[in-house]
Amino acid sequence: MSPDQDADDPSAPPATPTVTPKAAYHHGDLRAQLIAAVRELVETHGPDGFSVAEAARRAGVSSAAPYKHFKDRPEILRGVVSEAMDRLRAAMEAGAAAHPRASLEAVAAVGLAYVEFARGEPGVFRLVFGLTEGHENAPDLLAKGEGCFGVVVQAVAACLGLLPGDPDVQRRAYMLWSFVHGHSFLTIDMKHKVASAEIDDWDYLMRISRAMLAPAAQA
Amino acid sequence: MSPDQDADDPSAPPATPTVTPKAAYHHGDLRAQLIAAVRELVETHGPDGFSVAEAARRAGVSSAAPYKHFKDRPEILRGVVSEAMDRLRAAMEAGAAAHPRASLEAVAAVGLAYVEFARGEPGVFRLVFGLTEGHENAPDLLAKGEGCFGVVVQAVAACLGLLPGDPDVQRRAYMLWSFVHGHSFLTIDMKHKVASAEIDDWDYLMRISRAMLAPAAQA
DNA sequence: TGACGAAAGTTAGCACCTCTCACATATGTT
DNA sequence: AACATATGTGAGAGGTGCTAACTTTCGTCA
Repeated sequence: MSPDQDADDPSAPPATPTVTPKAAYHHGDLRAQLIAAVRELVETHGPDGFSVAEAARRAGVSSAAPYKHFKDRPEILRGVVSEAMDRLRAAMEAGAAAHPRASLEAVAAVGLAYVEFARGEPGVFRLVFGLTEGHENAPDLLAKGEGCFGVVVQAVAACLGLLPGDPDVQRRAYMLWSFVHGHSFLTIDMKHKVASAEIDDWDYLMRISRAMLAPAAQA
Repeated sequence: MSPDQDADDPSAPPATPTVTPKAAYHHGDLRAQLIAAVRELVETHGPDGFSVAEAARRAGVSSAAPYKHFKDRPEILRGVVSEAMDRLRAAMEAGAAAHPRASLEAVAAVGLAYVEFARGEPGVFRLVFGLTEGHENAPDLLAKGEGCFGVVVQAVAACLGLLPGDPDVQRRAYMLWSFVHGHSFLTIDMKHKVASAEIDDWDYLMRISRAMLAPAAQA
C-alpha cells in the first residue's frame, strides 16, 4: 500500500499509527525534495520541460531513486499538483479571512488570491489545470478541486445570506469562478496586453463580484 | 496538379492550408499530414503524450523526415496551434455572422463557438492556450490570438455602437472573453459537475453578454 | 535535352529519458 | 542477532529528439 500522500494532516489518522511526521531513512524525505525540485523545474522550463532524471540529479540521488517514491512520471506531477492545490486553497481561505464575512470584499479577495497564485507560479498553475491523465485515476485531486470551489461557494453563500447548497449560490459561484479562472489564464498567457498591463485586479474583481452577486444576474 | 487530396482525414477540419501548399514533391504534402497526425495524437494521448516519431510513423515516413519540414518538436506543436487558431477564429466569425450585427445574440454566438471548440477538441484547445515556449518566438501566433480577440471586440463594438478602439469596448470585450475562456476550461476539465451538466451554454452566454454589455458594468 | 542544384526522403547514430531488475545498505521489530 | 522492509545504487532495454551524410526526385535553364 505505502501511504503516499500523507502530508501534514491535522486530523487524527486512525489507520496508520506509525508514520506520523515524515519518511527520513537514508536521504531525509526525498519525496518532498523531489516534489520541490519538480515544481521548480516546471516553473522554469515549462510543464513538459522537466525530467525525472533532472529532478533526481538536483536532489542528489540516482535517476532510479524517484521510482521508489513514485510509480510514474505522471504520479510525480500529480504530487506537485496536489501540493500546489493545498497552497492554492490555503491562499483562497486566507484571502476570505482577511475581510469580514458576508462581504463583497471577502468574495473579491478569494478571486484575488486565485489570480495572484496564477501570476506567482504560472507554470505550476498551468500544470494544475492542464493535467489530463492525472485526473482520471486521482480522486484526491478532484476532491481538492472541489474543495477550492467550496471556498468560493462559502464566500458567496455568506455574502448572499443563503445556504451553500442553494443552486443559485452554486450557479453564481461557478460564474464567478469561471471569470476568475479565465482572467488568470489570460493574464499568464499574456494573450492580450490588457490582461497584464491595464487592469487593476482588485477593481476588476470587485466589479465582477458585484455584478455576479446582484439580483439581476439571476434573471 | 493540385495537391488537394484529402488523404485520410474525414473528420472536422475543412480546407485550411496552413502555409505554402508548395510541399508536394515526394510524399504529397507531408507537412499537413504530420500536423493532422499530431493533432490527432494530442487529442487522444494528451498534449505531452505525443512524439514526433509516432507522428512520422502514422504518416508513413521515417522518423527523421519531419525535420525536413519542422525545425523542432515545439515547431510542430506551433504548427498545430496555428492551424487550430485559424479554425477557431473562423468558427467565431461564423457564429457572429449567423446573427444580425449589433445584436446581443451575435456576441453570445461568438462565445458559444469558443466553448464548442473547446468541448470538441479539448486536447488541442488546451495545447493552444498551454503553449509557453512557442509564444516567445512566434509573433504569428500572438497575432492570431489578437485576431481572435478582435472578433470579440468587433461584436461588442457593434453591439454598443462604439468604435472597436474605444477603451470601454476593449474592457468589456476582455471581461467577456475571460468569462468564456474560464468557462471553456472548467468545462473540459470537468472541475465541477455544474460545468458539464447543469449549464445551458446559450442561456449562460446570453446572460453573461447582457451583464457585461449593460451600462452598469462600466461603473 | 541533359546537367545541375535544391527539395524531400532514407539510414545510422549519439545523447538523453523513462522505467525495470538485481543488488547493496540502512532501519525498526522481535 | 536476525529478519523483513524501506530506501538507495548501477546496469541496461527500449523509446525519443535531433543531426549528419547519403540517395532519390523534381524543376530549371544553358
